Amino acid sequence: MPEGPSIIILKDLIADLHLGKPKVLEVAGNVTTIDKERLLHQKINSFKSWGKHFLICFDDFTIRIHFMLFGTYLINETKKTPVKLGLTFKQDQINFYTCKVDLLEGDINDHYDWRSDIMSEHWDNKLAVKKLKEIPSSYICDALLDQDIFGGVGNIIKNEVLYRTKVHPLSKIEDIPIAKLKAIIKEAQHYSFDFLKWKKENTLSKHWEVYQQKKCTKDHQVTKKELGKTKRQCYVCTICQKKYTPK
DNA sequence: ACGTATGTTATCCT
DNA sequence: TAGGATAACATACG
Repeated sequence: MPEGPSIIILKDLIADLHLGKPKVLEVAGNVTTIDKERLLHQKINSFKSWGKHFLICFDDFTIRIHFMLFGTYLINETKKTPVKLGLTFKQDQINFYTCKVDLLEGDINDHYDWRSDIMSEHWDNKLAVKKLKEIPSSYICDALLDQDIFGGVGNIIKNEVLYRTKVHPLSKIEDIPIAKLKAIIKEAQHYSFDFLKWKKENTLSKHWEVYQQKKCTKDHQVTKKELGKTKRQCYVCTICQKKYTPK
């Protein structure tokens, strides 16, 4: 569920319901982080997303859903797991499970910079370059997971982007040529949209070139190891992927 | 059947 | 005190 493109899929599914600006007729769920009364009988203006966050925008506040690692949702269905937050409209119902729910006060635009959402039409390559230059000693594998820079990028995207741009995860930003850095940023956005397309087709895993692979596309051995400050799984072809080091 | 994992954060420890 | 390690969440997949 988690990475940015998966949130777009949810947003698209809700758009397909043609809800317009629906009024919340019932609020269910065992959520403890928000006051459910706040939503009852209120009108939803829009459903948005930022990175891995799904946003339900009301007049004066926004409900933020984060699915973390295990979160799921069902539209016009329920399951046995206790629902965390369930919203019922005139015709339809959306149920969220195992997720983190928060309420953001005021205008949603005051909470988010849409330029750093990898799936946004406002995504800004130059801003990403600027932010990367501010953390020169970070490893690129950590930087790609930094939600303040690459909102929506997760571990799959990270691994595939580094393989496709032929960069070793333990290259430090200051050692990567600027042209290569820009290529990584561009590919992060490009691969995220491929991810979206393939996920919709149910063929995402077929297109993995390094993530959870034993051999890369050139039939080289792929190693799997927790690398960087974030200690997330990195799948690396040490033949195809270059580790940039100080001159 | 079991081990692993698309994520983040609070808390405990050094 | 800054940082790192750990646990927690609950489910699907191979």
